[in-house]
Amino acid sequence: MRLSRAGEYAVRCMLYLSMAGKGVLVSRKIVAREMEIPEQFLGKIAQQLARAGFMEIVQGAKGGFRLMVSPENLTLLAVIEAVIGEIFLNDCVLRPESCHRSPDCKVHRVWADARDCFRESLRKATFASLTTS
Amino acid sequence: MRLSRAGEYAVRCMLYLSMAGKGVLVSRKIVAREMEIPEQFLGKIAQQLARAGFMEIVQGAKGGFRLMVSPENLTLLAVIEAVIGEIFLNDCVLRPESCHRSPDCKVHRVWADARDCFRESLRKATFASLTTS
DNA sequence: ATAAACAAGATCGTATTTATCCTGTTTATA
DNA sequence: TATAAACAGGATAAATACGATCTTGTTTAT
Ligand code: SF4
Ligand code: SF4
Repeated sequence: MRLSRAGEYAVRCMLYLSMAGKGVLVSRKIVAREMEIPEQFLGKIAQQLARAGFMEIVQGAKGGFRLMVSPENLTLLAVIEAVIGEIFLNDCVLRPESCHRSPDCKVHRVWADARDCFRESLRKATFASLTTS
Repeated sequence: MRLSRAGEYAVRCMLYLSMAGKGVLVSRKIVAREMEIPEQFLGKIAQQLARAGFMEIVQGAKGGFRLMVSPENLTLLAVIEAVIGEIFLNDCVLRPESCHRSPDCKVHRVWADARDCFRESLRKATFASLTTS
């Protein structure tokens, strides 16, 4: 039960962009080198982050990435779920019909609570708080 | 980011044994059929649960599984970590040396907090509370 | 026109997960 | 004590997920 590499890379990428500042253009190559992320792989991850509206990708010579939101409004939860999907822990939490026991299963609720508590921890962490020393 | 099948099966198995009662012998075949777990796979999972001390496996004709602890003292966290290993979410939480940024990385602490909160939710759920209607 | 830089789909290798097979051992009981 | 029920445990296989890269194409500054 662990975060994927892609999730960790996404966080690092957004950390770099947050430190550079909102709206500042940084080339993919720089982000990849500084944050030690395989550049092509970063390309894939960036597309998801861009689709989620957190960054903009600028094509062409002198292209790169640009943070589109304020670090104060960007949470760890949002970034992570943008790349690894919604955190649900157990199938039955998201799709109760996946298990015929779900109507009277008490484990169900524990998963939901654990998931909520977990997600709340990640939601409280903004990139503004993560980049200030 | 989801629990594995094995983890879910382990929970179901212990749920059944808890309902049967501490010390009561139930055959593997019955548990597998009632809880809809592939019987051979359950065999593997049971070995881990037995190694953790939660159940005893009785060989021979009329053999089976037997709950060795009181459902009040058995938590969801213990059962799950017995089969899927300790929950740590991100490598650097368990092994800070896996990332040279860890000394001054603030994301680090968020992961640790989220993990603690998550594990605490699972620790609070005992099988006694899960099996009483 | 050229070269820098990103897009996007295909692909590949590896690790993990899930499940089963097979041979052997244990044990109740007939 | 022979037999069959029942679990052990190693090997193996299939499916899936993950991490990463390749290739071709498009965009854009100069
Ligand atoms: S048994 Fe309960 S926890 Fe497990 S999948 Fe079904 S509803 Fe969910
Ligand atoms: S950058 Fe921070 S959160 Fe990511 S692996 Fe390194 S120490 Fe952990």
